[in-house]
Amino acid sequence: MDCEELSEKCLAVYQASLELIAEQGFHGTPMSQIAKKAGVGVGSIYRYFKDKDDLIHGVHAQADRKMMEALVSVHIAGSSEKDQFYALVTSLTKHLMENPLEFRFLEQYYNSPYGTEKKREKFFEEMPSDEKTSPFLSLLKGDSFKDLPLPVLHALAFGPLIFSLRDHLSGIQLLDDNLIDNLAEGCWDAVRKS
Amino acid sequence: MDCEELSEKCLAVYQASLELIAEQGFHGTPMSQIAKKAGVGVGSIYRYFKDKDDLIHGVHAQADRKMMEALVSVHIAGSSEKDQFYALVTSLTKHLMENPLEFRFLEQYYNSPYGTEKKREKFFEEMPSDEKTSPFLSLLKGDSFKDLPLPVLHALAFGPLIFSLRDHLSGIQLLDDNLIDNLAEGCWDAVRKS
DNA sequence: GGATGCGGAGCGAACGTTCATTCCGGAGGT
DNA sequence: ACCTCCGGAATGAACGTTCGCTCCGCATCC
Repeated sequence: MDCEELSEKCLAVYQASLELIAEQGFHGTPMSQIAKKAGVGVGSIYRYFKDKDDLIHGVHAQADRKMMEALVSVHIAGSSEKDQFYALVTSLTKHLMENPLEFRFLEQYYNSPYGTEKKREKFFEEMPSDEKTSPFLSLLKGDSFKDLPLPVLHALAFGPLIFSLRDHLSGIQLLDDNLIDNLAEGCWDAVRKS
Repeated sequence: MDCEELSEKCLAVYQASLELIAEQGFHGTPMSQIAKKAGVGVGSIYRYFKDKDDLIHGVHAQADRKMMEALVSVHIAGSSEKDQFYALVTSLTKHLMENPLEFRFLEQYYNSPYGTEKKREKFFEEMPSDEKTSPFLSLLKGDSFKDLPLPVLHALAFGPLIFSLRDHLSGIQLLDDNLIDNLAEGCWDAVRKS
C-alpha cells in the first residue's frame, strides 16, 4: 500500500503500472504484464499492494504528489498575483507536458469510478484539516480574482489546460512556449476581476 | 454496428450500456449485465454489434450526435457573436447537466484508449470534407475572438465547462443558472479579443 | 540452518463470444 | 377458416481464454 520508498522493486512496479495503464487503460493492462515490465514476479506485487485497486490508487497518489511538488517548487511569494498566476499555470502545463504518462493516467483515473469516489472523500476530508493545499487554491483567494466560488475559479483557470494538453498529446495542436503563454493569458482573463 | 433505429431492442441495449458504463466504467460492466438490464439475451447483442468495442463506439457516436443536435438547435444566426457564444455555452452546459450519463460516458471515452484513437482519426478525416462541424468551431472564427489556433480557443471556451460539470456531478460545487452565467462570462473573457 | 523475500506455475472465477436450439408471425395450401 | 410450414430473430448454456490472486518451493542473507 505505502511502499515506504525503500524498495526499488516497488518503484519499478509503480513505473511499469504508470506507463502501461496510461497507454492501455486500467482494464487493458493485466497484472502479469505489469510484473513482466517491472521485472518482478506477479506474486511480488502482492507483497506491496493488497490488490489491483490498491496499486492503482497508489500510482495515483504518487503522480498527484509529484504534480503538487512541481507546483510548490515554483511558487514565488514576492511577485504580483498576476505573475504568480502565470508562473503556476506555465509550470503546471510544462510539468504535464514533460510527464505525459502522468497526465494520461490522472485523466483516466479522475474520469473513472476510481477517481470520482476518491475525489469526493478527498474533498470532504481536506476541508477541515489539510492546510497545505494546492498553491493555486490559496492564490485564487486573492484580491485580483473574481468573487466566485473557488471550484469555479479553479475550473476557469485549469480547464483550458487539460483540454489543450489532450490536444497536444494527440498531436492535434502542439503546444510551444508562445502558445502556453497565450493560454495563460486566456486563463488570466477568465479569472481576473475586470 | 449501425442499428438503423428500427429495433427497440437495440435502443434498449444502447441505453443500458450508457447507464452501466457511465457508472461502472468499461471494464466494470460485463456484456451479461448489459443484456440483463436491456431485457434481452446476451447473444442478441451480437446481432447488432460485432463485439464489445463496436458497441462502445456505437454508444459514443449516439451520445456525441445527441450533443451536436442540442447545440445546433440553439444556434441563432441573427444575434451578436457574444450572444451566440453565451447561448451556446449555456445550452451545452445545461444539456450535459440534464444528461449526466452522457457526460460521464463521454469523459471516460475520450480519456481512454478508445477515445484518443477515435479523436485522431476524426480530426484528420474531418478537415477536408465535413463542413457542418460544431457550431462552436465556426463561431470561433469570427472577428470577436482572439487570433489563436482554433483548438486553443476551443480549449479556453470548453475546458472550464468540463471541469465545472465534474464538480457538479460529484457534488463539490452545484451549478445553478447564476453560476452558469458566471462561467459563460469567464469563458467569454478568456476568448474575446480585448 | 532458520528466517525472510521473491518468483511464477497454477487456481477458480469471470469474461467475451459462439452456436445449437427455441420462438414467433405470416405465407400458402387445403 | 384452419392447419402447416418456414425463415429469421432471439436465446442462454457452454466454450475457450484470460484475469486477479494464491501458494509453495527456491534463493539469499545473517
